Amino acid sequence: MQLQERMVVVQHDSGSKDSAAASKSKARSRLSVGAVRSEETTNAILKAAAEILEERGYSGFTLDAVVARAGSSKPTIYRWWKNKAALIRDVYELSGEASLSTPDSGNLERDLREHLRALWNWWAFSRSGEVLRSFITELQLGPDDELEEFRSSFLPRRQRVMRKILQQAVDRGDICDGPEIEAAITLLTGISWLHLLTGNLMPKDDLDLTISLVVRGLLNA
Amino acid sequence: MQLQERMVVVQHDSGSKDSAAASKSKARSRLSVGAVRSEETTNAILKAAAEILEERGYSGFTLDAVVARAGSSKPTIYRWWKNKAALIRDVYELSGEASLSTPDSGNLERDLREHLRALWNWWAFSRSGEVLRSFITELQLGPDDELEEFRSSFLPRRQRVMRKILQQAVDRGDICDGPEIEAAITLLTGISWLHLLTGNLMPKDDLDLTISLVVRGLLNA
Amino acid sequence: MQLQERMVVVQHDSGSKDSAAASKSKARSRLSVGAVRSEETTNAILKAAAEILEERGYSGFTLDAVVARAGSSKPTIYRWWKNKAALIRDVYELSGEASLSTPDSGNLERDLREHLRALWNWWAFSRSGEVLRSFITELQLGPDDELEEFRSSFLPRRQRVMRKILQQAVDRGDICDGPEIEAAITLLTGISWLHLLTGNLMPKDDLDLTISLVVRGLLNA
Amino acid sequence: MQLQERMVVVQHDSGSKDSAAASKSKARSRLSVGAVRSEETTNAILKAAAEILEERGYSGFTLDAVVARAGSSKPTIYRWWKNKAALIRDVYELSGEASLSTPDSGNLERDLREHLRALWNWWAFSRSGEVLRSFITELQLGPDDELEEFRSSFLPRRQRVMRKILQQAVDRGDICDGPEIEAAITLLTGISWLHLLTGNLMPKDDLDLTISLVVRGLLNA
DNA sequence: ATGTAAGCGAGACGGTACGTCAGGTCTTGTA
DNA sequence: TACAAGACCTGACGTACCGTCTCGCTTACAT
Repeated sequence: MQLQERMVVVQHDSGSKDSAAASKSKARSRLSVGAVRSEETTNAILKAAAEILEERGYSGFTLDAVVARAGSSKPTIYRWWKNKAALIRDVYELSGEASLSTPDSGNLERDLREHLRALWNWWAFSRSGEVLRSFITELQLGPDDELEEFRSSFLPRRQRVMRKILQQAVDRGDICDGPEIEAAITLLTGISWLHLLTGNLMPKDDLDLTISLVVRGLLNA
Repeated sequence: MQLQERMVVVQHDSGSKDSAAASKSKARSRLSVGAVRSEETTNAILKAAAEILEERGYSGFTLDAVVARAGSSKPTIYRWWKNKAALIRDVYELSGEASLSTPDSGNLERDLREHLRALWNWWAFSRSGEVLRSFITELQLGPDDELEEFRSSFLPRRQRVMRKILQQAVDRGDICDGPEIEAAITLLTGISWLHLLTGNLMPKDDLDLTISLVVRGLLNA
Repeated sequence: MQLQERMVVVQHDSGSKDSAAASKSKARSRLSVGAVRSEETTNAILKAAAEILEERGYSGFTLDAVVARAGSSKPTIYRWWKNKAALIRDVYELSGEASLSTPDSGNLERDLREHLRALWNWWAFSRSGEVLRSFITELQLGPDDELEEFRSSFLPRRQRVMRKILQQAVDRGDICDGPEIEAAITLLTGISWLHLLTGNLMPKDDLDLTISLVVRGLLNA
Repeated sequence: MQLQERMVVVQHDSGSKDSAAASKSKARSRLSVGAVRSEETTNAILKAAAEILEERGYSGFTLDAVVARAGSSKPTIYRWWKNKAALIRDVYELSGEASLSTPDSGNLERDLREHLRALWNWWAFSRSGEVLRSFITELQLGPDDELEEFRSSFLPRRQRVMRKILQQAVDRGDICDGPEIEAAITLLTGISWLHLLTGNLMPKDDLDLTISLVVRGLLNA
């Protein structure tokens, strides 16, 4: 997770310095460590950001609002996040952590169905879909290299459960391993986005049909 | 098409004024019927908007910039379009009109492949993908009922070619008619969006594979 | 006066365009004049600025406060004034308009005494001294070319009454004309500033003595 | 000198504590006196502050910049100076210490002329005028009681040379002692400020004239 | 010789204001 | 009455600097 990674890095730096100092106690380049990032503040900001995003959606998401609710300040936000997108990203990362379990019923189609249902429900009811929507929207405004990183790092992490489900099917011998796996994941991710971005997370039309179409495609590979 | 429908109305208005003026200017109950929508202005605005969207992308797309390039004015824009999103929408509609032909090779998979390739290329090279991206992004900021209309009216129009291709396959008896058709269309639309929005229109990984996966799913329905 | 000068300029521009259009009706560079500066808004801003400056002094003078009280907006302020200093300057210019009469008792010393007393009292009681203090302070933050303009244009205007008083004495034959006149004006301006900036506008020590010292210097030129 | 006075005070505090501690070590409020103010740090801060003021002027004078250049820290500054103004003040006090000699040519006018020329040149060339300007500016932002102290303590010290020059003239019997002395000093201080604050330290117009005007006023008292 | 209080550098933090930018509405005058 | 010009309010943005705070290291006196 993004935030924790960063905090780990901070702690690691401190640690390495200390040990270096202890092991040699020479060439002390730093006499003082300075104040340290306040975890409390960070959490307050993330919490406030999440709440506002969920309550008011992307268009009501304002740094001033975050600052006001968190009792923090804009410079502090900009010290730790390089822009709004980065903050929204961390909010989404965190909101996903309590996330979804991996179903394992022995049946690929049923597992995928259950997962997608759960995902879409989670998006709809926890309103964390709003957060992801916001993140995607924000990304469109930034430079293209952020998209790059998004594709290579964020997306795969998000697709972990789906990938696991498919791997289970491979392990059972239900489907063959191969690049079709990734194709299916991309397809299902794409359709999820489409519904998310068009505000159609609780569609009347049949999600099941779509899934079985994809599964059939996999089975006959 | 949205814009042309409106223009027809405009032209009709012009016509009635002209004829009234021609009929000898008698029984002058009105001294003037007033000016009429200027087609020239409308086109200048749309052209300027398209150019700016393509040159600078969504984040550089500003009404002031449009106005400056079109030599027009903001009130005029707001007289004819209810907001930025509506203008962008029309820009996209127009940019699509020169659009894609429907392949008909007698082979579903080949047709779909060719269509999607053409579509993504068109998005990438004509930069009209930038326009659609912008439109989608803009939609996220507006109220939900615009999304509703988008789903029911805009999207189906966009999927026309794909639907035609699939209908050809049905007509040939290659696949059965049924709800799977729509499911497939949605899947392919979703994956197209995913690549569009993540700036990955010229992907290295295999689009063909994805298409054949979907087609296999259809064939074995 | 600054503000009115600008408005005159605006009107003058309009006029010249009109006449040019009327005289030739060709090479029409503008088809429309566009909206015109709102005098109401301008006055509201100046009034609000004056009040805030007087009530809270320079350190409490905030553009946000001005905007809030005037019911206006920051962009509007920056459209017409290039920075805070310019706004404060206009406030001071205006506050001075209701200004001081020129005493003419036939006695130079008495006239100067009366004028300086009136000036310092006006500064102290109308709190427009606060405004001038603010202006001077603000000037210290800006570039040096603003100081240049201040010396050549603002200051002389401010010294008008003093100059008139001395001219009267010259006309009466009490003192000789010559560069000493300007020297005296500068001396009296300097001492006024000194008292203003050190918060000593109602000094216990004798202002009269200072004035008679200067006057004696003039008489024996 | 301000800074040294404070250091004396600090040492005095230590001293009184010391003696208290020595006197029976009862009522032990402190077990140790702890570390002591680092003169090195103090000097580094003052030096850095002076350099920055001279190089970038008041508007470029930032505590962060001072801290960075001095290799010190803001808390240290605030431990020893109650605010920016106090620091600037000390910088000016120090910069003046290498200051001006008192001319004594036997001629009042010539002495004053020489002194003011030297003073303005010193302001202009050593850029310590920049420092005084900054101090005055800073004072305008603070509470009025600082102005009070400024008038009663800072200003008189600054006027020492002028006062000495005038005293010499009194001693020679050239002018009478009396309140006119102070009036003249104030006049010359005021005009110096005026030129300093309007960026006109090397004026083309005649400073000599002004001085002789004042001197004439004194002579004919 | 050691323990304790203070000095100190580093730097995070809340706060306040700045000056800018874009969206969408309103006003004025021209054609 | 449509239009251009453009002024206007709204509201958010990202930045700068202030003065305070917390952290952990170092220093120097007092026992």
